[in-house]
Amino acid sequence: MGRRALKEKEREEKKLQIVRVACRLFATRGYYNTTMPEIAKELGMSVGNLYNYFPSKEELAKEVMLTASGWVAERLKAINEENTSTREKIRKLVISFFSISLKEPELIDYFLRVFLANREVFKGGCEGFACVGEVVTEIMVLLSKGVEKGELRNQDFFTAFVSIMGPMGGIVFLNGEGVLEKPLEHYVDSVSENIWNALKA
Amino acid sequence: MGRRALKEKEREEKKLQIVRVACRLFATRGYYNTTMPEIAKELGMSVGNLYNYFPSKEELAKEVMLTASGWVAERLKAINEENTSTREKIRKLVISFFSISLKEPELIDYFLRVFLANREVFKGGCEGFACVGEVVTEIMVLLSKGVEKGELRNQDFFTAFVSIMGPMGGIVFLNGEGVLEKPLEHYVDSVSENIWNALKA
Amino acid sequence: MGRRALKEKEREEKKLQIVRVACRLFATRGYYNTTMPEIAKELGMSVGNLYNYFPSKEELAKEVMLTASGWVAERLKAINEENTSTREKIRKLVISFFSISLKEPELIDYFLRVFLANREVFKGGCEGFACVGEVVTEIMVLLSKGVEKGELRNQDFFTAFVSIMGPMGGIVFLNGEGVLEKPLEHYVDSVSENIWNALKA
Amino acid sequence: MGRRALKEKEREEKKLQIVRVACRLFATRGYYNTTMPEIAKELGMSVGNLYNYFPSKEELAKEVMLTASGWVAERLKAINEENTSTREKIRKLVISFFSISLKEPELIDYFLRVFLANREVFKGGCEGFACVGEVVTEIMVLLSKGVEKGELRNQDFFTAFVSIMGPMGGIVFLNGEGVLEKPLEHYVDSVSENIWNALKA
DNA sequence: TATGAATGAGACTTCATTCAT
DNA sequence: GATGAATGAAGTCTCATTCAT
Repeated sequence: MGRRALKEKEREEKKLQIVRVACRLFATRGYYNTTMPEIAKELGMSVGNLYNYFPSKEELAKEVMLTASGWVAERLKAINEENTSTREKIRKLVISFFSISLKEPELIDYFLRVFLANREVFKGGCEGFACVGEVVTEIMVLLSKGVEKGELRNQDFFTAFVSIMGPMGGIVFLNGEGVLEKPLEHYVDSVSENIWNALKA
Repeated sequence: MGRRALKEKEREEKKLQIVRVACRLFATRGYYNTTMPEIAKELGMSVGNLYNYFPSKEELAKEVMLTASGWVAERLKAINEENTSTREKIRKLVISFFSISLKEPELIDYFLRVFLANREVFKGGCEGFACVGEVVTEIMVLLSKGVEKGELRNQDFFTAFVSIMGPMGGIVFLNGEGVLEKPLEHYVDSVSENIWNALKA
Repeated sequence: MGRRALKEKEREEKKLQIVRVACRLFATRGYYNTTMPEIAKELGMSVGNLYNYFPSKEELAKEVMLTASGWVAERLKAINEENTSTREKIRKLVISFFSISLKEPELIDYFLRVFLANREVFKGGCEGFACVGEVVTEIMVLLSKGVEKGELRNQDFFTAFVSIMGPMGGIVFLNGEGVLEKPLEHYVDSVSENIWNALKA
Repeated sequence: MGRRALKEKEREEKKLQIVRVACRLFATRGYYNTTMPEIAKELGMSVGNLYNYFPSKEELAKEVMLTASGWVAERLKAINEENTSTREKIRKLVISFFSISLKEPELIDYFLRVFLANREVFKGGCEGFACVGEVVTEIMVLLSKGVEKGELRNQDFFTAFVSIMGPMGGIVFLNGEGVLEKPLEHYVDSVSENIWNALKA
């Protein structure tokens, strides 16, 4: 690897590091309650240097969404590639989603509390599915394979999509709010069964 | 009605007016992008006077959530009181929810974009279901009546709750984002069928 | 005068006060070396309040130019209204210009060091003669009356304009730079004679 | 030429290249709106290296003025050395000045918009005529030769100086502002005639 | 020489809230 | 109750300059 390529790689590494910290802070405190100096401080770098990597707070937030979406999509892809029934895949999807929400809550929270909420920030490059395309694609694959195998009804994609993400996201949100009576894991069976019932052929 | 009560009534009337405008602005521009002077200007009143009615921006936001929740709950209550099957009630619920989202989008958007998003604002009086209790209660009634009549499975409340609100909220959000291929009304059947399938006995 | 009109007047008074201070500071230290907090401090008011009167530093600079141009134009107008020869008027013009430059140097310096120099600031509303129109108009009157009376050659306005303002502005600038060997007043005769010779019939 | 001298020459070459680019950028965008990184980028070199040639932005600006003044002085010198009447020399001076302003506007603009405007930058080495001495000298020569030949009045140098530079600079400025009604060349005759009239014996 | 990441002080601007009238 | 000028802390972003490589 040439000197040039090495530097480029180091730069990407640093950007990733910034994205990770920003994701956590944004998700925890909210977009407008997280300041650039705070992010810089947490990273042990200066504000000025932070701006050498991302031209604005908004751009940083967009990059975070893009990257976080990729991380989540990876897990989903692994599930899609397994050789099991769609019913089982849905169960695994719920387990995986809950597990992310417990171990890396910033990924889900970033989506729920930053991306879904502060739409104005994501104008200009992140509208609609633009920055979460990878996750959407995996859900799409899950659904179309299920239909192909005759296990799922052939229905409108968007309806199916919200019938999966809605309940999962909802229960994770309620868990974050502390209103659930039992630990999140307890809801794996009931939520995945409801999703399955909603979609099955 | 005495002079005292009359004044009290006028005051309540004015507060309601403020809440309505604040709900719309908060829902449209987001909590942090709406300033108190803007709200005052939209109302044709001074900032100082605005503070005579609400002690802080946060308190205003909480009151908005409480009031908006009441408005939505009213519609749901009407549905609950109808004498039809649970399946039909679910359909009516979806229709009603979509209709609110189209005619008074600020009610739903306030929930999605302000309440769900800026949790820090609602600390101290609006945690969990505290400010949306009326809506939650109506969903509870819908579910328990359905179970009573043997039309719905007897399952965990929270799971059932997100199986209803998740898909409805999700599709409305996507509609707001402009990613749906067809008008919102088109999704009434598919969404309500999915919800019904998820919950039915 | 009604309460409303009174307040309006007070507000205009305050704006004028701000303009005066800003003119002096901008002219002395330069546009980019004068900060809004400095202006506010000099005025004994808060930055925030300063922004209640002018929406941005640029707008403030434009308003200063407009106002300062008016002040200078007033003096020129008085000269134009006198009943003397054009030669004498030119002499008075030079005297008046020098006198302003000595007693209220910020007026001339603002023009020389802020307006002529930082063109980017005055884009959007102050291009060309837009903010100094009053001064230009008075020069125009001086010239056309002189031509009418047969005392001045009938020549291109722009050429005549720079033949007046160029030497006057130049000598005042050099005086500010401290390179002149004698006090400014000493140059009244020579400068006005040169201008007269340049323009006379 | 020894290795040492060669290196020295290369270094001077590079400095000149930097000065040219800096002159253009400063003149176009203004001193405070041109950043050192921008200059470096335009030159295809790194900021760090730029600082190997000039110790600070201010020093660079001063060197630019010195160099640009030399370039302009060269043209004037050629005129001074011609064997024509002073009247003709003044005409040639105007033509030359206008021509520079059209073909290399950065030279004149640098003077008008950077040097005249941002006096604080040129403190410490460039006060008064210190960095434009060469141009001043040529004007001086033009004037004293004219007096010697009996073609010009023997008058105060500073007055004569501004009677030449003022109108020329003024019309070029107006041209840059886009307020002139005709192309710059059109003003050669009228401006040089006015200057001549102002100075002639 | 050459690179460009890193620094950090400081600029402009915003806005929830107060308070004299 | 009603007004809106006033406050000042805090936020985003810039940029001349340095320094390890």
